[in-house]
Amino acid sequence: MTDPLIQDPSETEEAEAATKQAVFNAAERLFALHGFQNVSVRDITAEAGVNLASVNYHFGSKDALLFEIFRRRTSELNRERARMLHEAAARHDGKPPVRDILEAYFAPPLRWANPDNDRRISVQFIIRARSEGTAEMREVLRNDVSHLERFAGALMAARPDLPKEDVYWRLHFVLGMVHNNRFAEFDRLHHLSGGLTREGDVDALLKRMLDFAEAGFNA
Amino acid sequence: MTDPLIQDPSETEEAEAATKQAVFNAAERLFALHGFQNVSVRDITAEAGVNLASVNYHFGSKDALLFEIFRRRTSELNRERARMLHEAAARHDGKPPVRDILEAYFAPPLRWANPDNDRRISVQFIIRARSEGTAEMREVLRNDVSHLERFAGALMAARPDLPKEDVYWRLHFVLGMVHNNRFAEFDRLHHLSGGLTREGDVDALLKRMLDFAEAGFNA
DNA sequence: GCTCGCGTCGAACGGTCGTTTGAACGCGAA
DNA sequence: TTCGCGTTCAAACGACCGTTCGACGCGAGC
Repeated sequence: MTDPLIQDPSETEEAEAATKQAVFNAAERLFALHGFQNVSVRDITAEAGVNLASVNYHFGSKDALLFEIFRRRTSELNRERARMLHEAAARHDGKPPVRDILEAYFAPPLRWANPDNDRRISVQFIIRARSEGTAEMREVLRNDVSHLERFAGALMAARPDLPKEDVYWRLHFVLGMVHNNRFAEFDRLHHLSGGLTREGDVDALLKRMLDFAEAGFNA
Repeated sequence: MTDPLIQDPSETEEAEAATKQAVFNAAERLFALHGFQNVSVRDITAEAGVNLASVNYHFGSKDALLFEIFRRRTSELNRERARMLHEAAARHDGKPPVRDILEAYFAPPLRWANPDNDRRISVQFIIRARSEGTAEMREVLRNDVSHLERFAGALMAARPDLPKEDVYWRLHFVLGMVHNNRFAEFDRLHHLSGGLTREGDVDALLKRMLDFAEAGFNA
């Protein structure tokens, strides 16, 4: 913001104290790996190599820290989805086909989850937040449907013949496919198939998901 | 087991102490409603109207109580699924079509979740266990894939032309549709659609899910 | 040079947790 | 009636939790 040499990719916020960043990163990592309730403030500060009181000093409370990570990551993810949807619309005169809409929703979290992507841990965090998050976080998830409305609207434009009710239900099923992409489920699938399924290739997985979802949506 | 007049529908176990049953029911209810970590032993025993020490006396520990509920409910659910799959096979000379196989997997938890079904709370418990459960429970989920193998095998028989790899992946997507059927997601969908979607009619929801899943699987 | 404010530090506080203890209780069998 | 055993009870234990406190270091500004 002041010094253009600082290539801080974080939000629009000013450069933060190194301690605050260390706490943020350590907390996101530990929460993603072990769950919210299983990680104590002492665990976080130990991992970050900072003093115990840092969490409360910089974030107010453990819950507030959690919420800030959650808010930032979901914001980033939804912005990327919106950008892809916008690009798909630009490619198709404002009316992208179903498959392109679904891809805009599927692709960002899949690419983030790539093993060589440092955002992999963020995806795991968001997934955990969906089920283990505090009441405040679930409230946000429940009420902030604006980004979903964009996708629902695009789907209705792509299939104006389909009753809106059907669009919503099928969108719900599509969301389920995405939310189920936890690492534990991949492990289970890998175990079930005797090693036949490999999740390494993100593009191949994306194609599989799109094939399934597109056919399901157009059933 | 001894007296045929006892119509105890529980497992194969003998009639248990009323206290143990009360603890079991209260724990399942509270865990399903508020999550595992957010419910204390004191909450459970207070809800059940029994002494604090009852949990440790009858179940050994809080985790063991959790695990016993989990084990019993998943066992019941998978047994019902297996029964439906078996009936579908009997109806089709041992080779049921894709739709009937999927129905055997979808229908039991949906019927349990019916508002007038007292097993509704059990479904909620199982769903929570999938994401919030202890390492031991997740280990069971990961390793006990025998019931999934039945469904994978049936699907391969129904679509012998499909590479096994594809069958596993599409089964994975199908599972995602089921696991996403939490009440919070229904609320969100209801909110998003402006009240257009109503989950009251289980049979209608089952038909919607089958339409989507069948088309996706046969993509 | 002094002060002020920000960040960090060790230490502690109050509370809740799961679990354990040992005594009391209920009740059928000897 | 007494014994034995399974169950229930009130009470406490030790551990861990999130949070707060007061002191301290230190660079910037008057």
